[in-house]
Amino acid sequence: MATLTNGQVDAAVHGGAASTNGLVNGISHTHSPASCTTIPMKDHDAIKLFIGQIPRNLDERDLRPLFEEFGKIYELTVLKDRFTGMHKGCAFLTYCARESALKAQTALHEQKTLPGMNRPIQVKPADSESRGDRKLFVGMLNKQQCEDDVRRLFESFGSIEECTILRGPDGNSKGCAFVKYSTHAEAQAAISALHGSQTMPGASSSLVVKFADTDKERTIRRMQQMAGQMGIFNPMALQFGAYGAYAQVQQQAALMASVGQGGYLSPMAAFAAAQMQHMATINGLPGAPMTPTSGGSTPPGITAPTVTSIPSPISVNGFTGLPPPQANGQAPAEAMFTNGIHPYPAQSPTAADPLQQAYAGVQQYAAFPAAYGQISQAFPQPPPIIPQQQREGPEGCNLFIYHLPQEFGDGELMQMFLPFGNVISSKVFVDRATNQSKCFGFVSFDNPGSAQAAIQSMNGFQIGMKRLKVQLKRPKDANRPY
DNA sequence: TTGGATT
Repeated sequence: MATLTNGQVDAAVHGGAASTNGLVNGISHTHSPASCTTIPMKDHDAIKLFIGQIPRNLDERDLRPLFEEFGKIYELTVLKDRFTGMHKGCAFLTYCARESALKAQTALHEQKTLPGMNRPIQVKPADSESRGDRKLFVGMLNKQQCEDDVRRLFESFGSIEECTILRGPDGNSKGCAFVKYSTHAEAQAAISALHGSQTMPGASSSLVVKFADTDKERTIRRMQQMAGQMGIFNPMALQFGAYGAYAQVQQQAALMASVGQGGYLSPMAAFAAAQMQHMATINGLPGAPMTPTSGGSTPPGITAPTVTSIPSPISVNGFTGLPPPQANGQAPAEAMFTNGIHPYPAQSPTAADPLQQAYAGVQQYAAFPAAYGQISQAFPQPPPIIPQQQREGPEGCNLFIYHLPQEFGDGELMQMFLPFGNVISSKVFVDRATNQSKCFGFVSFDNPGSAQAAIQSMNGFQIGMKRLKVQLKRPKDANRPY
């Protein structure tokens, strides 16, 4: 039983207490820790070893002699449980010399079994050594660039062991690559020098150079993809699932949107429905912040006679989930349509008009957030919204939308297109450098009918000074040189 | 101004 407590203190006081430990009898050690006066230096290409199958009663001090015969130890750390501090039966070991690590691995790995263990000791490069902390993911390449082009770009930072362009099934570059250096330091140097350093012709933003995913991250992504295909992680599905009451409101909104004239889905009705849906989700679920663009003036042609009766605590300011900043902290009573969104040409509402129906609907459901307040108490921490993975729908179901308001994010885009069907993904393109929307994006439905309906209604839809352009997304293979 | 991508 090892009774040593603190190696440093012990050694200093007793001058080499390790020899009192029967478990390491017979192994000579050339110096006690206290005699180590020089700060160890390690090789640039030193290998961190994982040591497994260590009896839990052996601490660093007991282990050191066992490994020192292969060379000078730079660092030896027994892994302990983060919370209990309990010895986990394994350790990390780095020798000053790479060669020592290789010798130790050859001599010890599975070669002997330490007292009290049923399996032989493990001595091998730590996971962090073997995999990709020398492997880089490179994004935002020009799709014409080949392996040699990428090599030329990266060769000055170290020796490249591997260089692969990622290609689709048709052999076309996906605009990204993996580059593996012989050392982590070289990879790091390449990141420092090249990440964001330049923008390739035809690339939508500057070069991305980062460490490739670890196996763990890859596994997580795979799981997310699988879950995504089953619709589990769709944020809307989450909302429906967690807040059953939402479903009803959403359905009502969609229904209203569809009861336009003879099944025609007017932009106004669509817009109002989107508003309603949004109302069902405000004050409790995160939404991308949106700054009202026209600070409170009602656009000409839109009269809002019924809006003033909406109770003031309820924010209905368009697609934002946040009330506009107010000096007195109150949401304005005339908030609706005062944020620069001007969805429809001038039109005076009549009783039969979908516009008025929409307004009526808004009033009818304006009380909902109060009810939501109770629900939200049952869910003090709303379930995390897992970032939606981008998913294309089938052919004919994917829309390209241009002239989006700068403030629109994925969520707003989805809100805007929900009335037309089941939105399986929405994506606003963002400039990575500035995090600003590039004012275009994609929406995918699960069927072409919804996509067509959305085009019919939303193409030309005016928001602020701009009109949306809504059309089918170009198929991937369009516009190929050959 | 056409999906920010993965080994």
